[in-house]
Amino acid sequence: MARPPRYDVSRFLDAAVELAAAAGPSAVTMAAVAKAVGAPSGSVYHRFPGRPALLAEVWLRTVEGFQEGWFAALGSGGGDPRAAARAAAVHVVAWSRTHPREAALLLYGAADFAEADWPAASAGRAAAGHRRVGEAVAGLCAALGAEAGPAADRVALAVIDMPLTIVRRQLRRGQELPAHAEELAGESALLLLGAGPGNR
Amino acid sequence: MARPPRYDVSRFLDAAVELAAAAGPSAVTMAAVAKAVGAPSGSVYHRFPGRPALLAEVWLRTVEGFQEGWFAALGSGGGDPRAAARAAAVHVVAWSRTHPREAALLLYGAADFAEADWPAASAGRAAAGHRRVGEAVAGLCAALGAEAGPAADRVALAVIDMPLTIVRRQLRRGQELPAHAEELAGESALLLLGAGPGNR
DNA sequence: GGCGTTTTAGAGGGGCCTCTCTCTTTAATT
DNA sequence: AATTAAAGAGAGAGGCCCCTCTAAAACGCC
Repeated sequence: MARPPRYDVSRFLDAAVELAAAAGPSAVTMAAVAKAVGAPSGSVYHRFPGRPALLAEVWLRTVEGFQEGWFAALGSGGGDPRAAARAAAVHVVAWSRTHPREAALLLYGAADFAEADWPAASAGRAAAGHRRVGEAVAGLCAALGAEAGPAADRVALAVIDMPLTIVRRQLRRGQELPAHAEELAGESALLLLGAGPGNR
Repeated sequence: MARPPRYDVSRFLDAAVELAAAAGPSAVTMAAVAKAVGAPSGSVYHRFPGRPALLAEVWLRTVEGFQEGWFAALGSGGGDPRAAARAAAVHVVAWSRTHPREAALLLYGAADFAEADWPAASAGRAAAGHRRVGEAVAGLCAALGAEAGPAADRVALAVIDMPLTIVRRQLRRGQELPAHAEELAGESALLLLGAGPGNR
């Protein structure tokens, strides 16, 4: 019925990830992606209505791929919220180890991927993911017995931001992560959460 | 002997900081800086030989301004390395509170400011600053009695990266920092350093 | 085989940015 | 007052990028 696509959509996104990891989101230009894939620029515009849509897709695919495993890790504690938090923190590092280029993207923010110009559908996906993470953090927060106020900051810090910080320097430079990074992330998460149940 | 400058160099750098904080380093173009100051583009090139030199100066002035107070805080412990570490971590947050736009720059890396294209003098300044920080961390490390190997990572995490992470989200969005951010940074630093003297 | 649909293919306009170049202005020195 | 050096001022070339537009190619179906 129709000509089969010569280039898969994921090939464009993969190339975009590589460009962004190597030289930042601003290096992800329509021309650069097309060149990296070996396709004419028209083919890029056939799949993405514009640069903001491409950037949104790159960001969302990466973030959602990351969150998938992160939610699984958070639910793997067997009822113990401490164990779940530790698993989530460790997962951040482990995923970064196996997906170094995509993890390098997470070190930027959605704002660096032209979030303000995203199409509505992409903005909705981002909001949904953000909401899911917020709910998970709140749930963990409640399971730990802390009041939901200032402690939510600390919980998010322990299971997301802190592990990312541990791997930040290496990811930025494209270096291998140290062997004990997972352990450090898990241990630090427990430290941050364990300093007192009603911490402030 | 000569015509006095109408625009101070710092005005160009201030404008560049504002642009970078608002829309990322890629928004710092020669044309944008000139327009923000109200000067013709030629005046920008009178002061900076090119865009990489301008970006280098923006980055280095910001980083060195930050480090100045950070070194002071680190030396203020009165001999107690724990207190010094806490003061350094608190300083990161406090400085971010008083310099939100410049702190937003630190969340990026030198690589995002075209570090690869910097003139030699700028690269040297960056290396010197980096070395000073490394020595300070190593000294703190020794004072804490830990072996210099993997613990250096953890010390750097406690007194630099972790505090920056605490303020990251708010700085990115231009929001006010929460009132207890300094406390959280200091407390977290002590937690990270206090889990055991020969930690691994 | 002709047809319709999807995709490839790439040329080209318009815009922004970097950088160069020339000319003018300004003020201290002679 | 003439000179000189620094700086202002802005036009314009060249390049890259975003995006549009037209034409051709490849496949399944009637």
